[in-house]
Formats: sequence, structure tokens, C-alpha cells
Amino acid sequence: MISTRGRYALRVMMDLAENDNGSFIPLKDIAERQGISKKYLEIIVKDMVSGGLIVGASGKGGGYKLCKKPEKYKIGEILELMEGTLSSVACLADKGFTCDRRSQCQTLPMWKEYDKMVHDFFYKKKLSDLIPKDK
Amino acid sequence: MISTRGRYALRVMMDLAENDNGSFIPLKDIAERQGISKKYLEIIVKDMVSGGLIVGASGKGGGYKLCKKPEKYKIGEILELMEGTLSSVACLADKGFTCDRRSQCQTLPMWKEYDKMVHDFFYKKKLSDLIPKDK
DNA sequence: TACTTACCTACTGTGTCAATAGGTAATTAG
DNA sequence: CTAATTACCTATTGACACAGTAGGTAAGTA
Repeated sequence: MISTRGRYALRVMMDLAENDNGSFIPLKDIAERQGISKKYLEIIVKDMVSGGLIVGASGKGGGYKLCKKPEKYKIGEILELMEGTLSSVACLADKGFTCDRRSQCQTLPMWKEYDKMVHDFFYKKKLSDLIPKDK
Repeated sequence: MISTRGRYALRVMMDLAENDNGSFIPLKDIAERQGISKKYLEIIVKDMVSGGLIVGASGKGGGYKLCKKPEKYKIGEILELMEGTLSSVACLADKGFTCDRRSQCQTLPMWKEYDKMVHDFFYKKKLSDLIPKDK
């Protein structure tokens, strides 16, 4: 289940794309437009900065800005950064996961097939796909 | 992320299918074969009975049994029963969920598309698809 | 009657989710 | 230089789910 972290991050990205005017956009504005607690968004946006999705600038005139064009962002990279993984099961999500039944596991192929489908779905979609053009 | 409830339930179903000999199979045997705590399985299996996936019988010679042929079970129905929902977001999972942004939500179509894809994937797969034929 | 098996209630430790609270550091406008 | 603005930081909280464990009761068979 996609949590608010991923969903809010997506909305922040969309808000930044839709309200882009070349300068930085304060979080206060985003929070008000989106109807999300600014305090909570701070945590989310912080991770988006450290994850390289957006850039932040302190001080007056500061705020946040996309660092790529909306069509360059894949929805998958946004969700994966915020959710940690898009994998359906622990044995595929954790890199160092060990399972002594792995070789004989009869469900693993299905989970792999599922994971690939999910990955493809979200990596085919771009941030720009979510924004109405007639704006 | 699919939890142990769903994954273990799947393994119990497969175990029942593979070891079917017409009579009831004790949980003890299943737990040993699968390497899962019997105590924990009790909780899971209880819900599988009340959900109508399998039938249980008490007393000596008791245990559990499938109530349909393996090819009649859809993986989706098993997972959905155990996980509560397969939906990706709360606004689609909860029936009584209200969101005042629903009408203007720009991500909802994507979530709906995703949910449909996931649903189709797991409802196309049958329990029998997971069992090797050369057994 | 003894044995086996499902079924029931209760509890626990760990972790995540979704925030809230109260600060500090950086930057700019006046 | 000062005040205002803004990002950024640490800590805490309550609720809840996850993954079990523990110990008992009811049901059915040999």
C-alpha cells in the first residue's frame, strides 16, 4: 500500500511543476494549496532533497524547485525513493535478505513476475503525464 | 507489501493441494513441511476457514482440506481475503473512505489503472498454476 | 476413556505511520 | 545591521499492524 509519504511527494512534485515560474516556491504555499500540514511535508520534502529529486534554498526568496523537466521524472523513481521499495515481498525488497527455501520456493517466480509488472508500470509513467495540459 | 499472512496462506493452500489424499491433513504436518510455527499458522488457517477457503475438522483424523479443486482457486481471492485488500491507496481500499479532493485529484486515475492491473494479475493466476505438474 | 486435533482468548515486543513541537541555520529585503 | 523569511534539524507522540507466543477449551475418533 502506497503511504502518504509517496502520495504527498507526488503531489509536491506536481505542484512544483504546475506552479513553476523559474524561482523557488516556498513550502508554505505548497502546503496551503495541497491542504497538507506544512510540518509533516517538511519531513517528506527533506528526503526528496537528499534523494536528489528537488533542490531547496534557504532564506527569503527561498523554497523548492524541480531539478529536471517534468517529463524527465519517472513516477517510479519518486515512489521508490519515498517508499523505500516497490517490491511486493521482503525476499525481493531487501538486498541482503536470506531465505533457506529460496531454491525450492514455488511462489518466487510469481512474485518476480509481479514485481517486474509493477516496476514497468511506474517507470513508464512520467510526472508530466499527471499534469493536465490545458492549464 | 504482501505480509506473511498472505504468503503463508498461499503455502498452506499449495501444501493442501500437493498432499491431498482425500482425507483431512493435520496442521502439524503442514507446519513441519513448510517450516512455519504451528501456533502462528493456527491464526492464519482460522481465517481461511471462516473465509470459506478451506474446511477444518476436529478430533482424531481431523485437519484441513480444500473445498474446491486447485484450478478453481484464484490467487487473488486468497490474497484479498488474507490481506484485506489488494488496493494500492486508502481512498480505493476503504469503501467508506471520503476525500474532499476526490473530484479534483489528478493521481486517482493512475491509482485506478494500477489497481485494475494488480487485480487482473492475481485473478488470472490459479492455485494450480503454482504447483509443479511432474509431481 | 484416552488421544488427537481444531478452535478460542489473551498477551507481547517491535516497528512503522502520520503527524506535532520547538528549535537553529541560512539568506535576503529594507 | 536588523528583521523577516525560509529551509533544515532533533525529538516526541499516539495509534496501529505485524509476527508471533502462551495456555486453555471443545470436538471428534480409536
